[in-house]
Amino acid sequence: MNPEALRAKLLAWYDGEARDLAWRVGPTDGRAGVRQDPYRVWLSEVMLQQTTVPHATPYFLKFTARWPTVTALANEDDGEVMAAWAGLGYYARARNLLACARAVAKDHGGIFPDTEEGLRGLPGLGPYTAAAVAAIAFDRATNVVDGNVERVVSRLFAVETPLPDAKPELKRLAETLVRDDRPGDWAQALMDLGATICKPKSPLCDRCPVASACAALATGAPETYPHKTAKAIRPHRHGVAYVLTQGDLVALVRRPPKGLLGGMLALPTSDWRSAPFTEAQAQAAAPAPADWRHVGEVEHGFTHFTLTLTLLRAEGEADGVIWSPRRDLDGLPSVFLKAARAALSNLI
DNA sequence: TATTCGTGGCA
DNA sequence: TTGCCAAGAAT
Repeated sequence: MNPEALRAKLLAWYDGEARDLAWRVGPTDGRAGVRQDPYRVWLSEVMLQQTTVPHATPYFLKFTARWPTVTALANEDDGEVMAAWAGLGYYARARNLLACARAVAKDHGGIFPDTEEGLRGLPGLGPYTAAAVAAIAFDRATNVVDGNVERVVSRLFAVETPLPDAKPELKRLAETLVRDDRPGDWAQALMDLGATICKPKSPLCDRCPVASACAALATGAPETYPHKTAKAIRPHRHGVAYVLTQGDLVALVRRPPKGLLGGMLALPTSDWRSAPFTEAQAQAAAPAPADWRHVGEVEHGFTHFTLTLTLLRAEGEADGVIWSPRRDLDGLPSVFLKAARAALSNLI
């Protein structure tokens, strides 16, 4: 199948089967003058980085209701935005989100740059997001390559090189399918196909509009594409989290601005290391002298390690902490929300 | 170039 | 239960 026929089939499929997403106007980009709001496109794309649609959707609705424009977001306090992002993960995205909003407000008069190159210069907009916003919001014929596109293209062309080595090759192949016609729809059609039909595990090839053009399907084992190199095992780390209360108030700290969970509110913790903590070590690392009681453990999986947090609880005073009511704990990253709930529950 | 950076759902 | 995985970017 030639590229033009493939494009026609996939775009026709998208016209009828496009997903109804909170941030999506519809399969009308670049046609009939319908243009999506760059702010909403940008916000959704950042939230969707390594994040599923069901997880991102309520956050997108919350953010757009509270901050309808990029200027409104730019004028908000850091802590409010970080708390609103809590639970969505990859918190550098939230820091870059604010930095980007403020750059747009200050350096661009509140208007997003309308080219891939211009967008690429903003914080948090890498190769994928800059290309996606340029295509979807500004009708630019960019090469939008995410994990979906890599999978779809690797199957269409039966690319044998394993990821991540195959990335440059996949990007070149994707480029051969980009045209000036409906670039935003094309990008989203590829991603929708990857998300709903050309899925990682059990692709629904019998429903695929371009199955007849798929070299991987012709091999008889389309699900084995893209090939991948073996992953390293995830190490295990141990730490102690301290739940210090004064009645309804819980002692929190603001984590350093960079690194893991950077800039987020958190429970005070020990350092996290490979060796478990002895009772004495856990007591010694406490943020304040108190009658610390061992109240349990919680497990939490991060991207590149798993963590066992020993939970110590006490009632008492401490310096340099942020006293926060229990009802505000939803502004914490999930690992600390999980730990605080476990320590404060009556089930332990 | 290789690592670092979350979370929740699912097979 | 465990590993895999989702619209990647920054360093």
